[in-house]
Amino acid sequence: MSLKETDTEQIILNAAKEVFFKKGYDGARMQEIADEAGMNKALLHYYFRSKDKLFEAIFNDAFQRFVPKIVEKMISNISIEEKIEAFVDNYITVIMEVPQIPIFILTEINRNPERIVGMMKKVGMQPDLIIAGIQNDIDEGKIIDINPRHLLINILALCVFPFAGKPLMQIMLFNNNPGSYHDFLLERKKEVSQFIINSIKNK
Amino acid sequence: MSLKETDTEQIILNAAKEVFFKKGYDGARMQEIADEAGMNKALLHYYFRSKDKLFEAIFNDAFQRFVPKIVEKMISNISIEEKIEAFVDNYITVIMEVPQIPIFILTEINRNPERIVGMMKKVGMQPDLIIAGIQNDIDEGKIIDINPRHLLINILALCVFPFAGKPLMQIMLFNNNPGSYHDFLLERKKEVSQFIINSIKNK
DNA sequence: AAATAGTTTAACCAGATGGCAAAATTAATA
DNA sequence: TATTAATTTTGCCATCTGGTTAAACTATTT
Repeated sequence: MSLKETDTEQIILNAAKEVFFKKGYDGARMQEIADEAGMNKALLHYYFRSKDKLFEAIFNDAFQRFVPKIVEKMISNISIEEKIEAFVDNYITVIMEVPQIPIFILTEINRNPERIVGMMKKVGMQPDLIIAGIQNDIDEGKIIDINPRHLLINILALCVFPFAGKPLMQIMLFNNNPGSYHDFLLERKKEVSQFIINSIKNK
Repeated sequence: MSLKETDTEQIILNAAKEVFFKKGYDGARMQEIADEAGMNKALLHYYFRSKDKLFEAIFNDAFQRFVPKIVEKMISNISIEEKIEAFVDNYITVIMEVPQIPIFILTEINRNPERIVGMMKKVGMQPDLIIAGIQNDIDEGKIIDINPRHLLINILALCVFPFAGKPLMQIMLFNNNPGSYHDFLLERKKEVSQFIINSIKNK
């Protein structure tokens, strides 16, 4: 494999990511991806055979980033405060690097839910472990009695929603000022974990 | 206007809603909507001129349902507990009637953010009023000191996210069992308001 | 019943879209 | 350098898509 091959491949992937993120699968056009990549449309097919295959490559990568990567911390023996803080801070940080990912994943999973099943196995996500970890903290009296699934979804909701709803929130609450919204998202790292801890810690 | 006109129009709208909700604007096909409505494709154009116009009708209606309708309660003089409970319960109830709305709105707003500006005026949504109401409760010492925008987004996130992420959550946490997930969403009416109140009430 | 207006259908079109085959160009190998 | 392999471009096609037009059909009015 020559340098050029890897190079072209990467250029295509970057262009495809940009277009797929912005327009979604159905809205994306192979021609537009080719233009974005500065090359001929047929080259896309030469490297990736079809629109589907190219999309798959983008989706897989995005999905992996979307799945929280810090299960270990969630089931370790550190304090519940540290767990929450680590999870929220890490997750918001990761998403901020590619903030279009949440809405992209949510949209495409809605369009084709079957894909997830296979995807989950590949990524090796084990929500049961997190659930069990939470239950453990409850049993040990570290936090109040709460349905672990509700708590888990609450945490995810508070982290993810501001990104999924970004265009709406930015216009509604920040006069469409991107800078303000960016700062707001940074603030949330502390704000969200504080909000959660307040709610679940035993007094 | 004959009975038939209104009737056909409504049949088209229902069919269009179904298809647009499932596939989004780009994925939806006028032919598919016509099939769903059991009529000729040209009829859609006879009644709605274009795909855009038809979509607009669907989107406007969906957007109005997506915007919380209980601002009054949020700025009234009832206790903060009652406010939160009323808001959450009402909002989750409304969305459960048409649970596809959140992902649909989030997706389409991402595809075309400009639309919101005009839309907000039509619907008459005034987030500033809610913000001010929250600030008032803070000033009166009813709840802890918190950035009202964070609190507002937290509330929305906790209500909306489980619907936006439904396909993912249902598979990840409920073995793809729709009944279980439905019950789970019902539980959230109490769970979410409790979670919020726990977090913000002064001790 | 004749005329008019409203509704529905069938047939079609121009442009776009994903994809492909073969030629042209460049790189690698002998 | 000659030959083979890899990469890129050109040109094209079958299909689909939103949209239109004119004809057919139905209900209403006179």
